[in-house]
Amino acid sequence: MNPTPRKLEIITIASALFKDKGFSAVTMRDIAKAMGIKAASLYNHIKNKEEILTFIIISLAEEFINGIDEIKEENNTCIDKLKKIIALHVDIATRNTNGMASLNNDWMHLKDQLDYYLTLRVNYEDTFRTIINEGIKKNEIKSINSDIMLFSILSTLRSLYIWIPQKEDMNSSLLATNLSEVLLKGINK
Amino acid sequence: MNPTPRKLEIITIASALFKDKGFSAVTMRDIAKAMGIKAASLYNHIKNKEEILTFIIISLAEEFINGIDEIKEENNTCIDKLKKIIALHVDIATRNTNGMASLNNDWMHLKDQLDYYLTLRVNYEDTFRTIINEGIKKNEIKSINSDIMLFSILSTLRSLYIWIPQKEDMNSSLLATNLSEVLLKGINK
DNA sequence: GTCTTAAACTAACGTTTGTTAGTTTGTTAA
DNA sequence: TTAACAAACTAACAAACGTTAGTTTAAGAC
Repeated sequence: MNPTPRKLEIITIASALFKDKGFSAVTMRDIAKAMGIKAASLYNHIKNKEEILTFIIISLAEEFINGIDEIKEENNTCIDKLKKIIALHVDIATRNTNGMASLNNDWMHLKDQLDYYLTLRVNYEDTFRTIINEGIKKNEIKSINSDIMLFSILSTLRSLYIWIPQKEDMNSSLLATNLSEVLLKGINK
Repeated sequence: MNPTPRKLEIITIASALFKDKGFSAVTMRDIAKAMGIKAASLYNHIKNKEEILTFIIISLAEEFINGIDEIKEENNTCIDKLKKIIALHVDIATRNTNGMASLNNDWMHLKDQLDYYLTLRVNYEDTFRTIINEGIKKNEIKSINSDIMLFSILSTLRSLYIWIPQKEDMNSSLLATNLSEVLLKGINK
């Protein structure tokens, strides 16, 4: 961890390739070519292919867990907490669109850190669900199956990385506002 | 197309493997082992690895385009059309959970039929967007950016394949009803 | 009993894969 | 001028890849 600048370049370029074709379909020679060097040279900077994926995924997962842990502690309504979670996703997905693809699609190719990743994910979802359940208890949120609400919101947020590049005109805070409106209040008039 | 029973077995088993590890990480030997035969024997039934993926994806994509084309022609409110689209996704995702993973994650590995797939997808999204826009015009749907509404609903529907296996207790029609409630009317009380 | 056919097999192919070892190059510090 | 170091290189590796060719096996039809 705490990568050198050159290592970070490799990770950044690899992220872009992983986004387009997935981790398994991208070869070390692909990454090297995109860097303008030979495949063997990559190993001056990284341990192996797995390390690249691990860095991309774990650092993002930790960003999310840190973000939601902060939000849950705030003295706020549950609806406002949800709005902050939405903004958190928009923010991270905007800053690291490519990495989000690996987080969503390539986590199963982790080895050493797979269990750690899964723990982070379970914790994240549990915290999210708890906030929804509190909202139901406090009568801020409808009393529907909270798993369905969690699923619905989280699916949308996890797909942001696909849509953000197509909507470059829309700035982050406007996107977060509009998304909150749709996700929390629905589309029906 | 119109596969023999044995070919369909291969496709079904391959779908399950593709769901877990993605198309690129699954080898012909993996598929063969899951079938209880040798890799070379697969070629008595299929042309190559690509044909398996193509069948999985194209048949699903055609199911979706046929479904939405029927819904759009019906004499119905736009909200009811959206409810039918939600039920369509729940139905297909329930019947072919594994295939949906490839449709979502492995379409970029298509070769011969990639352009055809992309056409189907664009057509599907266009029809979906048109229904939303009509709903706005007829004052059934809020006047928010229709792309955001499309994105939000479609992301959730496309992720159904992940959640359905975790919620085996919930039957399809109940899931569709609850999902319609959340997606159309929101969660805020 | 022979013929046909479906579906498996063994063996091998040429490529591509991730990775290692050892070497060269260019820059900076002493 | 030389020593040290980062970062590239060439060459090669064993393993795994998708796929082909030719062969065996078992069942049903004539």
